[in-house]
Amino acid sequence: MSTVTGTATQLLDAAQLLVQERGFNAFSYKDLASAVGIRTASIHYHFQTKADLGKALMVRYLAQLEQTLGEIDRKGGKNRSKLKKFIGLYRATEERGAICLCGSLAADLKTLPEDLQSTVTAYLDESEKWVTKKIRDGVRSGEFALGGTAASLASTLVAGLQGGLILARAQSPCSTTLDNVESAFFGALKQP
Amino acid sequence: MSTVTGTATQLLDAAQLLVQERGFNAFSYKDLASAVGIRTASIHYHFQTKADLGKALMVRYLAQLEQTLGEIDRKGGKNRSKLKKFIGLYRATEERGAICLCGSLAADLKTLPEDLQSTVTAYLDESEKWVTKKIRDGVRSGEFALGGTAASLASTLVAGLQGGLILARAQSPCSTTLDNVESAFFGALKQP
DNA sequence: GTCTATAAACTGATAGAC
DNA sequence: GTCTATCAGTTTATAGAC
Repeated sequence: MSTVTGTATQLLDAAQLLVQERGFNAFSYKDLASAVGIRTASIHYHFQTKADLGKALMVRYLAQLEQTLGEIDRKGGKNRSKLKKFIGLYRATEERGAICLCGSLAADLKTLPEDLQSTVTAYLDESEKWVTKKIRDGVRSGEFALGGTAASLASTLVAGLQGGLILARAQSPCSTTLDNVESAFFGALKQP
Repeated sequence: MSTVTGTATQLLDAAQLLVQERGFNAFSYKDLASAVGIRTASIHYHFQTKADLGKALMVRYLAQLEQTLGEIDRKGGKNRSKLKKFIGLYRATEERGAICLCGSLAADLKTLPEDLQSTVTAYLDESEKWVTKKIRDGVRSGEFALGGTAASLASTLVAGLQGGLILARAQSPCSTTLDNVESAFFGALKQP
């Protein structure tokens, strides 16, 4: 029954937390080792370099996104409620006082190895593509009426959510930014 | 005539560039020293600790914001054009391939000394307060008609701009996110 | 797979000469 | 104000025993 989580997974989990809370350049193998309860040298057995760890982190994060979006799609419902579920993913991150792994890496982008940078790009593209499709489907089915283009609205939403998460931690005392981003988004999707 | 820029100012200029391009935890006194052409020990004469440097950076950045917003106000014109000038500040940053100093620090927030954190908060509050006022003034003068509240729209705009800057660098090959954020914003400010 | 031990480089920071 | 010299601590990473 109880599958003991492998060390590699434990390392990824702890590293993801550290990146989302502190940033890729603000945590060390020492931090990670003490979080998991092994020595720094042992981390290198699983991830030879820190760049490899970062890559593995984003590969897993992207796969999780694809799975989650697939589940939202399979469960059906209105496009509006699918989009609300998407926004809910960011809300959950905010409640943890964290920012998106991808947003954190995007802020440090120029310090990252190139193949890690491209994974960040892929995550953002995937998100926007999915949101764009939901908007278009909603327009086609008569659920929404559009002011601008679907792609433009989608990119605005993703930027607002990522920026909202990053700013939320800095705002006093508790932020309603994600709420505002959400209502502005649905405000732009007027009922036809 | 020609005021030779003091070393402290040169250090602030170079450090600001480094933070906006790489992040606060991703540059060292060594980087900074070689950028300005002095030795690392000399930096400590001007800024005893890296935290002091960060604080000075944000204090100056905040003062510049206040000055710039003051100039926009003094020059007069419609609230719409004032808001466009505000958005233009972010556009200029994007063109340099940089992100906002404050956005960069916000992403690393939890790793910063507390009095630096509070300056980040102050910058964001100041920005939102100013935008909120322009929206309200525009509503009062009949320039805009509002869907949501002014404060909510302002917070959405700032989040979209900050997020837009951070994501712009990661998006292929060149991003129109700031354009999208802008048109979504003015779309919410319908003509009455 | 995890350990100890160690390397080589870098970190922010200090002391003191000039 | 800037330098040289140096510090103690940290960083990522490797070699090799268990």
